[in-house]
Amino acid sequence: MSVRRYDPQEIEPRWQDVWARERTWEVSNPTAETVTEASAARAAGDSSYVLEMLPYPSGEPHIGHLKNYALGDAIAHFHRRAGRRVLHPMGYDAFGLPAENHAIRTGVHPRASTEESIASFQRQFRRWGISIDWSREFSTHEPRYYRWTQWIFLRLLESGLAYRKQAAVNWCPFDATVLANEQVIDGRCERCGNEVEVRQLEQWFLRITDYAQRLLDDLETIDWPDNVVAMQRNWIGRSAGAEVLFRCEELEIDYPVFTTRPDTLFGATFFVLAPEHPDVERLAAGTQHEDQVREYVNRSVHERPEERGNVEQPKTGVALGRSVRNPVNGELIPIWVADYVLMEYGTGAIMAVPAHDERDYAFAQQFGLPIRRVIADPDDGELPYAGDGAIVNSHPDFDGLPNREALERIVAWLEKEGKGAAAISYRLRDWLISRQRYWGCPIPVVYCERCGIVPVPVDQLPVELPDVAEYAPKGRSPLAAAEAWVSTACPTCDGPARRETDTMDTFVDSSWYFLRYCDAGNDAAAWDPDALKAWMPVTQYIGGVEHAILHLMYARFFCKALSDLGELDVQEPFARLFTQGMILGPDGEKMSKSKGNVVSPRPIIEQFGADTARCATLYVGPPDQDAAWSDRTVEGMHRFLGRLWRLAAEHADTLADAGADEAGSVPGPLSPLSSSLEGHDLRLARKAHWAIAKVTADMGERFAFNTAITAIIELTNECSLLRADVSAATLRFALATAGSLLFPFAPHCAADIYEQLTGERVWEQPWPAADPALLVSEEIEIVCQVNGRVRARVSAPASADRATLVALCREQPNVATHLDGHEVIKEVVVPDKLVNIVAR
RNA sequence: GCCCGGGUGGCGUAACUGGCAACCGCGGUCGACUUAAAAUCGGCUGCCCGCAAGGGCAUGUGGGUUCGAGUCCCACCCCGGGCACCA
Repeated sequence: MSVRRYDPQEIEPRWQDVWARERTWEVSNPTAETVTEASAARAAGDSSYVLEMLPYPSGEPHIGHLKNYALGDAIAHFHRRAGRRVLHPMGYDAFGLPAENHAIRTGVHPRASTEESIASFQRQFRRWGISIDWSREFSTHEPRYYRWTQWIFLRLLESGLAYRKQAAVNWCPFDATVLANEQVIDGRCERCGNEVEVRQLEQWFLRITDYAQRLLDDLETIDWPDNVVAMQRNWIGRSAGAEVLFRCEELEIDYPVFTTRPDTLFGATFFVLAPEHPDVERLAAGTQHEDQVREYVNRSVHERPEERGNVEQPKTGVALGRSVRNPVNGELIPIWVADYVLMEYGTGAIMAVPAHDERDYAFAQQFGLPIRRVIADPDDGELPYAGDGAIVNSHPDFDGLPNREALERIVAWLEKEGKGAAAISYRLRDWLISRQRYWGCPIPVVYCERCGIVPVPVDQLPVELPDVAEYAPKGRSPLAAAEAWVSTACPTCDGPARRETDTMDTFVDSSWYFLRYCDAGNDAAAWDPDALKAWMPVTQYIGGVEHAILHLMYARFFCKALSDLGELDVQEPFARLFTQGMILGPDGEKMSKSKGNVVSPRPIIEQFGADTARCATLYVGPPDQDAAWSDRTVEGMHRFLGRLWRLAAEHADTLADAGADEAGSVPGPLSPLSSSLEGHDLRLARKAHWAIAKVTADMGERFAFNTAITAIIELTNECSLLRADVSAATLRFALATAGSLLFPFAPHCAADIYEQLTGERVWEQPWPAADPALLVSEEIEIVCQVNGRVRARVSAPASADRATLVALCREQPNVATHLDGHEVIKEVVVPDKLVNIVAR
């Protein structure tokens, strides 16, 4: 019998062929007759939808993809082995800037380069052995898909959730397109890092702000990491307060302001408008401040957003020469224009209460404006004071009241007088989806001279993206140059019309792809509602925390909006979310080409195999934490898989030889272990059952794949140690158990091991169950402490009583030594764990 | 400034509701096999004192609670992430 070698390059393709040939991971949708059954199964948790975030195909998948899909695949396999039907699909987020920028440089059509990347991703995913239902695969750039992206847009347009408006928008001069708020990080373009400018443009928006409260409330209903929930809360930024009207009598206009502190209304000593406020010019007209105001507004509107947003800078502003009347006390207070007031938030105007607001205080100091305290500080601290306290200097009706109580009464009074009302304000803005770029989903509307904005009728979808010769954007989409495409007939009046040339933000494409997987082959509709009933919501979603706000907020919004439109019945797309940590370069830094620390999975797989690479990404540390990559980890994993595989192969050979001698066949399936085991057999069987319990808990309750793998290694080590001292049946059971537990992480290696030992296919076996009787042993090591310090260890029978344990402990020579000459005050006994003798 | 994470050997990490700090892996080292190397297998490996038995010190820092704290409480330091003139 020759010693066999663990050869992943032979093993892995062999099993991949089996899975591909037999379409092992494909699942069917319910038929009309079984749909009720399917949604019942869904509700009972008998089916499961495991999904990793849609990859953007660019070049080759990197190590972060490997970790993402290794994680998701382990979960998918675990769910399947637990007896569930599992939907685990794959697709590609194919529209986007990198392919287009590549086209600008090289002239290669983005479709060509993208499809090449997709082919490379497909090859890699197959080579990794990820258990994907390939029958549902699609890419968002295919007309067959984006036809339905356009259909969703039209549904939103119809219902008023998509609209066009002129607004100050973020413009990235490098990418030559506008960006959503979410895509601007510290005043810079999320993609290219260039500073964005503010431009006044007419653009398409989606009314996500209508859903602010529901997006906030429903965070309670989903099982997501705390930090992601916190980030979404933060982003939505709900504030409760009141809207209060301040009247400018000279112009007879009421200006509403939003405030969270109507209890401080009596302390308002001036009033501030944002420089962009539409009435600034009108208000200043004819006053002596007119020129000064115009100059200030001009300056701040053109100031870089980064500069303007700098809190450290001294505040700037100019008086307008007009005043408004404070509705609660009739005082006239001056109007100022200052850039610390933002047009985008609230009403673009504020009442300033310098005594109780840090920013107003700084401004009042800067310009010598009056400061009036209206809330008493219980600690007599300095102004500004933002805390609670009793009302002072306000009005006899309110003075002396706790401010929170006064707040409610003041709001009630405002409502009664028609001068204000309770109000909620959100930081969230509407989602700007127009992009002046080529490689995206065309927005399906035309502009008709006679009819205005006309949606393209659904039966004319898709509006296909035409080919163009020149990709470089020039402030408008390159599509504008495709004259033959742009020029069209109005669907309503048949007169001359021009197509919208902006394309959609690619986040629109990825806001509904998880719905399409449920019914990917449907060409009559985006989905059949029955198909969604069978699978949605996604049971477990897995991806990077970088999408905490963007993608995850948009997808939630889509589900709510489409539910309201009656297209589906899912309020939350992702019931459970897991955000994986990043894999950092060997230097502990974020991987980047410029740092030269990028690790590619391909050479690792070529050298060690996919199983090793997958396990290595899971073993480096807790999967939700960042971890530095190390070649050593890979080698260690490879050694482990090789060791287990060889142990199994050698043992299988032994069994085969024995079988040939005796019965001429290999042994049948595993028989349950009898309770008559003893000695090393018992010890090894216990270890196997311990490992089953450990791996099951680590996978089901938390995603501790690192400790799950540790448990399998321990079991393997025990097999190796005891292999000569146990019966063939026990060893076979232990090795097969190791293989069975390993399957979600290293499916090829595990399938091979299991087949050699049992002749069975491991993925067709139920997940093993630990025998509780084998999880407890009758002899337990008890720790003997004196004053909390370990002085000895002693073996004791399980469930021994207190007196026995104390006596046993005091017998220990080293315990006795430490007790000598001391008075015992107390004996603490933790059954089956320790005895602590407290002495003085 | 506010909100999340995190800080444990030479390194990555482990430790369930307070109960043996360091499982597992890496690295190191000694040994076996080999002409030799690789691969593989086995021993040792937190630091200090000690020939040993054993003892002391150790989970970012300082306090506290407790028979007992990596774990709980208070104050602080450092690192990473998010938000930030949001009224």
